[in-house]
This record gives sequence, structure tokens and C-alpha cells, in this order.
Amino acid sequence: MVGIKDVAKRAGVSIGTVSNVVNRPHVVATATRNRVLSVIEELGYVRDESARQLRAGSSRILGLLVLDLGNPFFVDVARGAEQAAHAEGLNIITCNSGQRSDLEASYLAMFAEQRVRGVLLSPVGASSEALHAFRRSGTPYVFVDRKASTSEASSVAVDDVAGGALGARHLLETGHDRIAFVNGPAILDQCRDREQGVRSVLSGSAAELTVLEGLGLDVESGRDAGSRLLGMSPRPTAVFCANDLLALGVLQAMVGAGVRVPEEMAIVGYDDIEFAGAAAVPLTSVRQPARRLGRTAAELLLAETADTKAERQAVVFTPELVVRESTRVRR
Amino acid sequence: MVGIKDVAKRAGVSIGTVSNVVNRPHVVATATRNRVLSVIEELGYVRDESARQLRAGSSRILGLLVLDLGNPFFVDVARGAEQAAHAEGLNIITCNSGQRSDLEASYLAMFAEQRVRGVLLSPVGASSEALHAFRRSGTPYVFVDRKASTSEASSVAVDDVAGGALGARHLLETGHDRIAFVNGPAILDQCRDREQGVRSVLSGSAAELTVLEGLGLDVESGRDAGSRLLGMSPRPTAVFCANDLLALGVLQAMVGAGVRVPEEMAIVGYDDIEFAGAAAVPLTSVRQPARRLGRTAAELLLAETADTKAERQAVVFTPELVVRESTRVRR
DNA sequence: AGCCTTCAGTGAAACGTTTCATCACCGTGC
DNA sequence: GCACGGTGATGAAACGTTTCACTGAAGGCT
Repeated sequence: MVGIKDVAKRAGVSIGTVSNVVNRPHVVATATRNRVLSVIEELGYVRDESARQLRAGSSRILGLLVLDLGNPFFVDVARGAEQAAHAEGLNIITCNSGQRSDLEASYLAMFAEQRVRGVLLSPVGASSEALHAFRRSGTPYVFVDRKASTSEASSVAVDDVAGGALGARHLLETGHDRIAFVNGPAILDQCRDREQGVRSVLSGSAAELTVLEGLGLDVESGRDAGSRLLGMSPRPTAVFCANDLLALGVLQAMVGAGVRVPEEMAIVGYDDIEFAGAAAVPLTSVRQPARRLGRTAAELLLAETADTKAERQAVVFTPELVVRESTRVRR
Repeated sequence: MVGIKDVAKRAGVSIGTVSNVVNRPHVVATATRNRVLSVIEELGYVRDESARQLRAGSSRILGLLVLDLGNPFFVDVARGAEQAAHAEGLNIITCNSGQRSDLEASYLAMFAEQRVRGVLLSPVGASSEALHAFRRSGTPYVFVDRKASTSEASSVAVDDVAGGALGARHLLETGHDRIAFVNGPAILDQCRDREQGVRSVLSGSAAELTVLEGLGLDVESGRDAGSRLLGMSPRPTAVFCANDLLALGVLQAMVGAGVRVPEEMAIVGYDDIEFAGAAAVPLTSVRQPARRLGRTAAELLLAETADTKAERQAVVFTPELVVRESTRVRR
């Protein structure tokens, strides 16, 4: 593999000069610079980032660890983060924990060993050992889609309690009194908060609440939940899902069983992913500003790495209800 | 930041011993090993991967560069690749070119500078300058979802011509004779091949073909295509889309305009992503073994990096038609 | 007692950069 | 003619590991 010294020898200059050509082109005379550049081109030299980083002490890479890339919500978060990173000339590497603590641990360890500039993190558990270990590495990090006390780290989140309340209130207002909430893994803050929002609204009402737990956050789990709902009697007249993927699965189960939506079963999802509007029955959903979430988190992280005494922030966005056919009573 | 020599000093051993504890624990006496391990724990030492890599010459990371993470098809490809990599104890970092050559170039450069073990690549153009430059870096790579001659690199792909033919033949057989093909960017091999498959089938028939070009491969482009279709007269009776995202967008446009699917407009998609089955009208689609694609590509890459003279392969999978309501004539 | 082997641990070289103090050269102003 | 400042290039140190040839000590064998 061709290194800086091969270039130097071939161009008849010193190693330092080659380095200057690459990193501070203005300090080297035009003639020399061109000669060196053409040798670089000729030999196909690419600098070894690990050597550079070893010497420089810091890398030009951000890490992003999300819960589930299969969820378009997180893809949007990633897009937002990427945009912010590129604006600063940094690269970002995206990893997918798939809600598995072991993968989370393995990726966090990788980030630490790589001496990544900083990490954007949507953690699986509240405070796993993995996270605890990672904290000690001193790599700056910011939580995405997860609230945290500013004493630990900056965070960018959406108010999930409010979101849960939003969906529940909508179902109350459209006249439902047997309502199911299909939740994801209780280990996720998002899920617990959304459930709490739902409960806080419904507890003050006459409506009866059933909560389905122990499910994943994917379409398949939604189908399971759907068939469980179909088997209940009396059957709820409306279902609120912790996630659009779940909602799409439930919807599929309903359509498959010939249950009319929303007449016999109203459905509300969460995230307002692009596919929600294109579903069999377009889904009412609680929208989160996914892209903005990612962008803001990246900006916070960059601010923190640029200036260690930048103060920590806990940004909270407010979700918004998007009403579509799946809860719209037709005449 | 705490380094190996801090650990060594504190544990009262030499640097080499600490390194041995970390990398070849069996060669060091139990007592010493435990002492060192507890100091590592106490100080929160994490090894600097760039130093290690600089010395070792190779990293334990694979790069994966996909066309569009917003397309669940590629998310599945990534999952398959991840699985294979983890089975070998390697980490994989996923990057998203978003079909932009500049991002592709930037990520390829990053992979080369990082001295990644190898790269899985679904390239934007046929042979961009970026790819050309990357080739010279000597980093092994394998094409995913893209055929290539074995003289250049191994590749794992799905027969897109066959897939295009599959969809077109299905539309012929269900009695359509004004058929539209909604294509994505012509720069993508996949798009050109699928179109070719369509043409090869339809040219031998009485059916009239309209091709819509110059679109992206996302839902929004699909909506555009849909409204263009709506404005045509005579209007085609069936549309085949290069991609499920496009198909979902077209479907949305049809539903929005009150055009019945499949009676007034049959729709066929491509990829059979999970959302295709959950759509307003479940989509007929050409299924590709996405996960398997990723897994196989990673395995090929690993074989190649393990043994430089492993022979190159061009694996081609065969797509399969999944028929659903969007083309099923109802009575 | 002397020799050989094995086991633990040491110290230094090497990896490919960046950076910085230093040097050589040249033109300018006095 | 001389000091001076500026420009452009140099050479060596340093970054944190891994590896490898080596040393010492302890034990086994003749």
C-alpha cells in the first residue's frame, strides 16, 4: 500500500512537504504543489486515516446508533443528522441496534475504540451497563428521541406523554368508549410515556382501556395484535398503536378479517411515516418532526464538541395529530 | 484520555504485558492477568483502534454503501449483510448515498481512508470517477444488487430483466393492452434492465407501452407519475412501477382521484417490501430476496478478504411474482 | 552440580501520519 | 555590504498500539 513516503520520494521532496500539500496547500509553492499532486494522482495515494487520527487525536466521524432502521421514522432521523454533519464536513456512520442490548453494547464499544468525535444515541434501555461503560470512555454523546436530565447529556426528544394524550383524546372526541392501546416493549421510554399519556386522558373519562403489551414494534407484531383484538369480546371500537408499523399490521388484520375501518374499528398510529398516508385506509397518526430531531441532535453534539463548556440542553418538540380516514367517521 | 501505558504503570507491569492481557490472555499468568484486568476496569481504559489498526494494518470493519435507506428493500439488504458480518465478529457501517454521486464519492473516500476490511457497494452510476478512484485504493469490494463482470469484482444481483419481464407478462395475461411503465433514474442499471425486460415482452405483443421517465424512486415521484397518468388519454389500464415506493405513490394518486384499482387501473410494483402488502390496495409486486442478497454479498466479500486468490463470483438470484389485489380482477 | 526447557515478562522497533522548530535562500532597505 | 524579514522546504519527534527477540527464573533431567 502506497504511503506518504513513497509520494515524497517519487516527487523528490520531504515527507513534511507532502503532508503540507494535502493539509495546508497554501503554504507550499505552486510548482512543488502541482508536482506533488500529480504524483499523488499517479500513485493513487490515499492517506491512512488511522495514522492521521492517532496523531491528531480526533476523528472526523460521528456515530449514530438508532433503535430500528426498519422504521422509516429513524431513517428520517438519520437523514436529518446526516445533513447537519455534512454541513460541517463530517461523516456520519449509522448503526442499527435493532433494540438489542448486545448489539447496542457492541456498537458503542466500536464507537469508543474508533475515538469517534461524538455519538447520537437512541438507547434501548434506561441505563444499561453498556451505556454506563460507554460514558466512562469520555466520548461526547447526545440522546435522540429520548429525554434525559441535562446533568447527564444533551437530549432531543418529542413529548411522548403529550403524543399519547393527543391520540387518546382524539379517540374520545370521536365518540369511542372501548379503546385498546397496543404498546411496544416496555423497556423503551417512548412506549411507557405514550401509554402514560393515554392513561392520563382516559382515566378521567368513562372509556374502558385495554392495553396489549409484550409486542415488538413492527408490522408483524401489529398483525398479531390485530388478531388478538379480533378475538376479544366485547371488541374495542378503536385502537391506538405505539407506532405506525404496529398500526399498519393491525390494519392489515382488520382488512383481512373484513372488519371495516373506521366504522367498526378506528385506528390511530404514531410517527406519521410516509407509508401511513398510503395505507389501505390512510392512517390517522401522531406526527413527530423526525428529520428535525436528527438535525437538532447533531447540531447540539457539534456545539458540544466544539466547545466543551457549551451548556447542555434538553430540547423537547411537540407532536401533532394528523387526522385521516382511519378515524374519520363517514356518512 | 487513559492509554495502555497508564494501565501498565498503575499495574506495575510493562506495556507489552498489558497488550498481551488484552489480546492473548492465555500467555499471561493468572495473577498478573487479573491485576491488569482490574486496573483496566478501574481506569476505564478502552484501546485506541486507530493505533491498533495502524500497527496491525487492517481493521475489523466492513463498509456498506446503499442507494437509498429510505427504501425498505435496502434496509433488508443491510440486515442480511449485518448478520453475516457479525457471524464473523466484524462490525459493519452502513452509509446512504441517496443516489447522489457526490455522497457516493465521499463515502467511498472515507472507506478507503479508514482502511476498511472491504466494502459492499450498490453503485449509483455504471462506472463513476469515484468508483474508479476507489478501485485504485485496493480495498476489496463486492457489488450488491448490481451485476458486474467477474474480471472486475464479485457481485450479487437479481435478474432485473427477468423481473421486468415477469411483471409485464403478468399484465398481458390479465388482459391489459395499454400499459405504462414508470421508471426511475436511467442512470441506475436496475431501472434500465427492468425496462428492457418489459420492452422485450411487450414488443412481441399487441399491447401499447408508455414509459414515464425522469423520476426518482420514492413515493412522492410516484404521486407525480400518478397524476401524469391520470391526465393521459387514452389512459393506460395498467401501470408497472420500477419500485414499490413509486407504486405506492401511484396508488395514492389513484385512490385520491377516485380511480378504482384494479378495475380502472391495475398496478404492479417491484421489491415486495413489507408495506406493499399493507397498502390501500395490496400490491402485486416482483419480489427480490433482499436479505439473502446482503448476506451472500457479505459472505463473498469475507471469502475474498480471507483468501486473496478466492475466485470471483457473479451470483444472480431470480425474482418471483407475488400477486395481490392490485391486479386481481374482481367479480 | 551442570545443563536444558519452559514459562512470564520486558523493552524497543515499527506502523503512517502531523507538527514544529529549524534552516537555506533570496530580495529589500539602509 | 550588511542585517533583516519572508518564503519554502526539511527532519525529527510524537501519537498508542502490537510484535518479537530477548532475559531471568524456576524446575526437571542426567
